[in-house]
Parts: sequence; structure tokens; C-alpha cells
Amino acid sequence: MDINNLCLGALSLGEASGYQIKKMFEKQFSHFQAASFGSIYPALAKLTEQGLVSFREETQEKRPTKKVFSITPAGRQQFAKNLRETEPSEQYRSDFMVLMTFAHLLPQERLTEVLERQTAQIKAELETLQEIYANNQRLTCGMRFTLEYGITVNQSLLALMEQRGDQLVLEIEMEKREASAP
Amino acid sequence: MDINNLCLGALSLGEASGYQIKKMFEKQFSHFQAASFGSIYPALAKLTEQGLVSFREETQEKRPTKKVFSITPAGRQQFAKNLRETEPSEQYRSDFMVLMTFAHLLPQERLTEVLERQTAQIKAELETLQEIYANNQRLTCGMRFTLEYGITVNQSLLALMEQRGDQLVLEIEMEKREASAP
DNA sequence: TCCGATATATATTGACTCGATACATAGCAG
DNA sequence: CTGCTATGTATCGAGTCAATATATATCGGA
Repeated sequence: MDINNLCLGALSLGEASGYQIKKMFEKQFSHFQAASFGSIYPALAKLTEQGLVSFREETQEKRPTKKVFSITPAGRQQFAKNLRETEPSEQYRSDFMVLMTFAHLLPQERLTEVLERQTAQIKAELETLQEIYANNQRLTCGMRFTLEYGITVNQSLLALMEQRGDQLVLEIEMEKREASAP
Repeated sequence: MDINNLCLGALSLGEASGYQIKKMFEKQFSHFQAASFGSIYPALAKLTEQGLVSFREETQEKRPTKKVFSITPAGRQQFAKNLRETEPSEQYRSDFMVLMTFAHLLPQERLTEVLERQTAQIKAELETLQEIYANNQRLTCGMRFTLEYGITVNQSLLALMEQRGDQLVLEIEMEKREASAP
């Protein structure tokens, strides 16, 4: 699923400027997709060219002029078609996991810090998702499901980090001592 | 964490050719990092230029000539330094979540298929991780932790999919009917 | 009051990465 | 004997990101 398509999807929920689409990626979609201006603006230009979205210019007082994009009927049709053909793939990239894989190369204080930071991150993400879930009545069933999905993951990870974190630091220190004096 | 660094990390576990490094990304590291030839070969060239890795050419019978790369002491030092400065960030990208967000635009059969496929994917990933965990004595504590992390996530997701999947299909169909005849 | 942070808004650039492809050889299954 | 899988090196085009440029405005703190 490329950014062209994701912009089409975002606009299928309502008209928006490039800046506002970026905000949507940072808020509603942040737990499963990301996009930068460097891909959003070219995508909107291309979609306009293809007649899948249109825009009107909105001059604002005390703010720069906005280009408000809307999805066209052709765009809506195209998005539904692309969606039907999209395979449910996933990709996960984690520097945290890399740090854990090579944890024996980290000083103990740094390892502790990394684990604490990761735990805090998970906690923050969990709270964000729970807040969206609780304070939003207009969510579709599908959206509610993605939130449940994210909440489930983060809850089980938080439990793992809290149960296993301190123990891991000790294990790694043991391993280091064994390696240096076998 | 860029691919240069990841290659350095891979080579810190033992010498390997570009092809073998790719295999490592597909096996040991597949649940948290990925890399293609298009990034691995340029990375190895750059690292060689910087003196962080070196290589010898190994002529094989009935096989193309191999370039076997090894990490140099300077490379090992650089990797440890980079690791200390790496922040534990994570990124997750999921077309499955996009499909769920816009599930109301999918035909029912396709939605069912997507959910089944996702469940199968999670099951497969879970089995792969459990197999590595069980059949490998040489793992470091850190590596074992990354496997536990992955197993935890996939177990809780599998439970969610099995509890919630069928129900979701019904909910979405209800929602569609309400939307078309309010 | 002025400085820096934050927010709204569009847009581009360089660097990085992926997926596909090319080239070369060989074994194995149908 | 054709196609698939495997080992191996390497590049190219297309897509993407992070940073930056350019404007303007608000708001809090020194």
C-alpha cells in the first residue's frame, strides 16, 4: 500500500489539506502507518493529475492559503478497487530489538535506561490508544478493531517488560562475566 | 539504525558473504529488521572503504566466487559505539490495519479471507519463533528475549483474532446495512 | 519586550532503501 | 527439457524520509 493510496483513503473520510493529512497520519493512523510531507505533496499532485482528487484554494486571514483536497467519485471507486486487491501484509522494524540482540555490548546503565525507555514508550502508546477508543463515538467497527489490536499488543508487551526487564539485566551481566572469564 | 550498522552487527556474529547476510536478515532477524541486496552490497562496499570490514575472495568449485567479509577491530569498536548511541525506536507498518480501518468498503467474502489470512500469518510467525527458541542452544540472553517478545505479541494477537474475528464480520455487515438504510 | 517554542501551511532536496532485474551455474522434480 | 530453487554478485528506477526553506501568528517565560 503506497502513499498515493493512503492519501486517497484519508480523503475518503473527508476533505483535508496536505498539512491536515499529515496530522491524520500522526494521530488516527500513527499506530500502523506513517507518511512525510516529502511523499504526501507529490502524491496529492499525482492524484489531482489523475482526476482522483480535486482541490479548491481557501484564502485564510492570518494563515497561509490552504489547498483543500476532496476525493472525486472516480477516486472513491479506485480506492475501493485498490483495497480489494491489497494483501494484508505487515512489517515491523525495531531498533529496540537490535539493541536487545546485542545487549551484551552495552554498558549496564545504558541497558537499564533502554529498557525503561521502551517500557515508557509502550505505556504511552497504550494510553494514547485507550484514550482514542474511549473518547470517540464516531469510530467505525473496523477502526475500533484496529485500536483493540494495538491495545492488546501493548498490554501484553507492558506485562512482559515489567515481569522480565530487571531479570534480563541480571542475566546479561552473568553472561558477560562468563564470557570474559570462562 | 541504518543498514550499514546492521551489516556491521551481522558480521560481529561471524564472517559472511553478502548473500549470507541477506539470509541472516531473512532468518535470525526477520521478525524485527529487513534488508535487500540493493542496500546490503553498497553498505559492504562503503564499510570496506572505511576500513570497518575486510574481505577475502573464496573461489568455489561449481559455485560463483564468494567475497567473505569479516569485521575489523575498528569495525567492532564503531559498532559498539553506534549501539550505545542508538535510541530504542520502533516502527510498525500494516496493510492489514488499513484494510480493517476501511473494512466497510470490502465485500464480506474478502473481509473473511483477509481475517483468515492474517490469522494464518500470525500462527506461522508464532511457530517460527517458537521453533527457533526451542531448537537453538547457542542463543544469547538478549536474543532469547527478542524471541520471547515476538512470541508474546503473536500469542496475544492470535487469541484476539480467534475470539474477535467472526464477530467483527457480523458487526461490519450490520454497520453497512445501517449506513445504506438509516 | 524580546526570544524561543509551537502551530498552520506548502514545497523541495539529498540520501537511503526496496523490489525487480541481470548475469552465471547447477541440482532436482515433474 | 522446462521450470523451480539455490548460491552468488551487482545495479537501476521508483518510492520514501528527514531535514530544510519560506511565511505568518500566538503564547509563555526570562
